[in-house]
Amino acid sequence: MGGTPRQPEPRAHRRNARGQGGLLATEIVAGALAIIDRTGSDAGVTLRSVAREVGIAAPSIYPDFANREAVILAAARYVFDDIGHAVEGAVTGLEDPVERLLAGCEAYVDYGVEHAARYRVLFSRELPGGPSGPAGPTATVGTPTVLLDDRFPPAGGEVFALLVDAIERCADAGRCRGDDPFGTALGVWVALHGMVSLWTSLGGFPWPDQRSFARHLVLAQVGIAVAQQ
Amino acid sequence: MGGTPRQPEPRAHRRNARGQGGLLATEIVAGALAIIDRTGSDAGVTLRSVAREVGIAAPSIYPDFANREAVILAAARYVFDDIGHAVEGAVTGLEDPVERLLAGCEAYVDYGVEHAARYRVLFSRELPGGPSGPAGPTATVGTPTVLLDDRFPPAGGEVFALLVDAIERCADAGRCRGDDPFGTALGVWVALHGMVSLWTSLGGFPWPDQRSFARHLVLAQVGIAVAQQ
DNA sequence: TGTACATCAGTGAACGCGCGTTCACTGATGTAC
DNA sequence: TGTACATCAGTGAACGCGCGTTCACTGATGTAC
Repeated sequence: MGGTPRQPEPRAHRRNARGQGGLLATEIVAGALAIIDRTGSDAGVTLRSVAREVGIAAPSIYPDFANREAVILAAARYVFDDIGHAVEGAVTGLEDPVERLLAGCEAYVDYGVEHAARYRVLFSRELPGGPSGPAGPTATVGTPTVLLDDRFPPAGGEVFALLVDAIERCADAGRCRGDDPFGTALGVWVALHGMVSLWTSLGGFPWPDQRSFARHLVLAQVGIAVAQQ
Repeated sequence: MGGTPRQPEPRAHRRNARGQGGLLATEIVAGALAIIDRTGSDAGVTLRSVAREVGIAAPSIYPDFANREAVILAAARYVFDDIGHAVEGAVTGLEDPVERLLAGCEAYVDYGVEHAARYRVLFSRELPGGPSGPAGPTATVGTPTVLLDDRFPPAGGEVFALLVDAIERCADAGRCRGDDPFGTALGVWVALHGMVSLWTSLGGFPWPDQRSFARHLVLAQVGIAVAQQ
């Protein structure tokens, strides 16, 4: 809320050691995320605002990122990974497959609601690919190699794979149908995503309890796969 | 500096008749929507770009709208109304309550997928209120009276009311449970919204058939209400 | 009837600002000889 | 060993641009007298 100081920021950034220049890419993404968190959207993420956040001069971004969009894409990529880690963390150690599925889904919703601005950025633009979408040369421009590798897993692919896996475990245990885990996972993902998106867009809405509503959505989507046929 | 300076756009706008100055508000909203449709987001909606689109001078926007955000909010309001009309049109004349429900939901999804950019704008920011959220003085600033009335129905309220009504009709006909039509409608809306949002964000995804997937989502959400209890 | 005036719808020029991007540059550090 | 040089990490000034916003203004049209 405190406005931008009119005088140029004192440089907060300490020069990275020789050979470690790429570390700046990580700090740039972190700066972009900080701005998104603070302002609630990516509208305020500019090369200059990110540079101020990190404590560097704006042109220093260019060796790592081709432009503003590349910075935001890298931030989105980071958030996808972050969600994946949150879901994996919530799921590890759980034996019962249905509990595992529900815990993972709750963690997904928790992340989205808690980091509403970050989450919204993920789906505010056309993303390259998708869980099974085409990767390839069009995927990214100027992505920092410190965060991304060359094959560029399509956006959200890992998280979705976790979901498919959880549903397959349920099917293997005879707890739900197993003929179309991909389709079932799609229904679950769509419902959970819709919940997070509406939840954080309509603040004044009389929402029910977050956890039980998320469980309801998941069970409904998995249930129809059981009931149908 | 011998180059020809950028010529101002020729004014395309014909002066409105005396007493009809408010008509410009409608044209301004239409201009904003045209930019959203053409560019795929509201990032390019500026007072100057809208003025160019309409064929007026930028300061002419001020009598009708306080600022850029007010223009975009009015556009969002228009889109909510537009969706409502599309759903109503798809539903009128249908007698069977389940067919009615499904037709309305399909129309909602159709609109969202077909007008992806407009739809995305609706949920890219915190919206005032919601179906039952608080209306009131904070609702809007500088909204054109030609489009909005004073009581400012909260965003999406009418569309959601249509959905609740359709579910109540199903319940009245004994086609689904009737103890919590609001909660059931919430599940359906969340799922459909998630579908539209992901559908249009992940272009490369191997999506199933749009119509049948939408039906699956609706039936799953209504079905769990039937199965549970 | 004419005419002066008020009102309305909208304009054009100007302002200061933050932006992306370019360019030549600095200063530290590793390395070849 | 010293030293010249290459490389690396990043800077600072400058550019042209579109932006929101303000201000005084224009010209058409309705209206009172």
